[in-house]
Amino acid sequence: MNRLGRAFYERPVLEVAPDLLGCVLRHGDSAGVIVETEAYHESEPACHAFVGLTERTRVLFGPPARAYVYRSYGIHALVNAVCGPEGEGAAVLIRALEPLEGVEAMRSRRGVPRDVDLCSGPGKLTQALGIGLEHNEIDLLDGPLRIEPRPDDWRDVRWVTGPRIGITKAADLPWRFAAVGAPSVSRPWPPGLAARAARA
DNA sequence: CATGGGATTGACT
DNA sequence: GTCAATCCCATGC
Repeated sequence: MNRLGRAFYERPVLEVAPDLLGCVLRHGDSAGVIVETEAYHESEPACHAFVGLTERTRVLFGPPARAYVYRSYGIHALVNAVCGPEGEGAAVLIRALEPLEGVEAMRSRRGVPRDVDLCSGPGKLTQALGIGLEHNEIDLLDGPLRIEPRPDDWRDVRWVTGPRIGITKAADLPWRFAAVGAPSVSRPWPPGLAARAARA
């Protein structure tokens, strides 16, 4: 089967983030199409790697294509794909999926019935797929947790950009990327984005 | 060693 | 719209 290679992730994070839209995040028998991402880079203060190399950020500065999973607000696990060459701290946060396979297992883990509520947020999708902190630093190329290339239906996905969600630092950077027309986007788009999406 | 702040979610007014 | 839950980790004393 066709797969993404290390080189795919070893590029600037602002190229990888939109290219991941339409790709499939899979854990075990559950999988979903990535429809929303955000880019983070050590050069801006919203990125965890901004503080430099620490025990927590070590994975961000490591080889590309590994998972960076961390706990947010003491409650949720959020999953990122490490990007850029080794030594550069950058990653793409996976913010939302369209459920694709193993939907019953997702419903069971999430405890909600509607498909649109299963993976429409970064904390929701990790719960739906059973992703936890134990997956931090594992390789995303062909392990149990992996990202696969775009299915045929998503080969030419359209996307829009906008400001990142839920951050207080560098909130002006338009480093959020969302697939046009995907129901499972985590938050409504700002008016400007919605207008661009309608025209797209 | 104590403290403060989150890349969020779900429940409630 | 507001707000609490809950814990890891970076920072500062």
